[in-house]
Amino acid sequence: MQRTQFGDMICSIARTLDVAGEPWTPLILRDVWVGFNRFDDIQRDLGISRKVLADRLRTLVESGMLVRRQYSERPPRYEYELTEKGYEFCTVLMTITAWGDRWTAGEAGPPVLIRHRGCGQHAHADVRCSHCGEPLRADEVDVEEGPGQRAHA
Amino acid sequence: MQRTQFGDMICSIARTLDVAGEPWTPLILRDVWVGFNRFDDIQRDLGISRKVLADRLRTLVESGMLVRRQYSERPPRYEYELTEKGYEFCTVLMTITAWGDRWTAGEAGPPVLIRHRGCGQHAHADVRCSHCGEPLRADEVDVEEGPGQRAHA
DNA sequence: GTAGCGAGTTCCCTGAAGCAACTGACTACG
DNA sequence: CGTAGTCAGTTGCTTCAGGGAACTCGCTAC
Repeated sequence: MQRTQFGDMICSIARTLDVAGEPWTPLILRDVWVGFNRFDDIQRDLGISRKVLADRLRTLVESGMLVRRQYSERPPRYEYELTEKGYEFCTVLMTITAWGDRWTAGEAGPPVLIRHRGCGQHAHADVRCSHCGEPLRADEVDVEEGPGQRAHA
Repeated sequence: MQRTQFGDMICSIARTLDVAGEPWTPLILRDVWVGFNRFDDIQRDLGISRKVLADRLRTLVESGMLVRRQYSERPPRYEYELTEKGYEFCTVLMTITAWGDRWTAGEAGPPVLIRHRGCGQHAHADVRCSHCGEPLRADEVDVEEGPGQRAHA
């Protein structure tokens, strides 16, 4: 994304943007998630420059979001898969999708639907308080200093 | 973020990135959320270039994430506040925070803690299936074509 | 009348993104 | 055998957005 490196900030949002916030990166992860695992597939789907795609895939592998797996020896061919870290990031993508469906989709409705295999129904991401289970609204929380902050003070 | 405009893609993630995915934008929204409402406060907190900050604030107001409110008439002074749309986006920021706390915070622990006023406890964002309430994992969902896709086909 | 603040704007410079063409290892077709 | 095609990138050129610092404008305080 950025000239300024966000990774050094004492902020989990900034540090997350450092590994997944560069331009195109969230869309690349989405593509790998939904089954575009190969270079040319992703390139064609997104219309991204090949140079930038090669760059992003490299840093995503370096930061442990993806693994590069050889699926053919002759000729050597590679594909990309989500790691556990990458899969968990996709829950963020699902909340982004839920927000986008609500605020940007308009009359036409959501471009994609998510079906939860657990219950078999169409669903969207619902963000809740990990303690009481009620919906978590940004205007109903207080932000306090945590241990990771003090360690640096 | 980007040369390429994501807003035209038929994808809620891309459309969300179009309004909130440019470099610095998520951090600016976080700042406004936690109480940095004024230009110089945000600029000092983030160390962002004043030009880019002015730019981002303008587009955030245009896209309805923030409102620019005059809090002094003489001299004219303004501050920024989240709209409903902007507040709801902060739930995305909370899931990003939860992911970053888990995968990037390391030994020191999370830089900030979130206290849910509803139950009074420290909490993090928990993403669940809107239908059955179970945790929503990216590897346990199927992605299907939605109405917004077909409308464009 | 000088200093200072808040909210920006203007300027120049560098570096990242876009685009197109090229490479290299191989397979398939006629 | 020669040509075309696939896949996974790399290279080179150009342009435009971000970084940084200085400047502006309206006003207040000393």
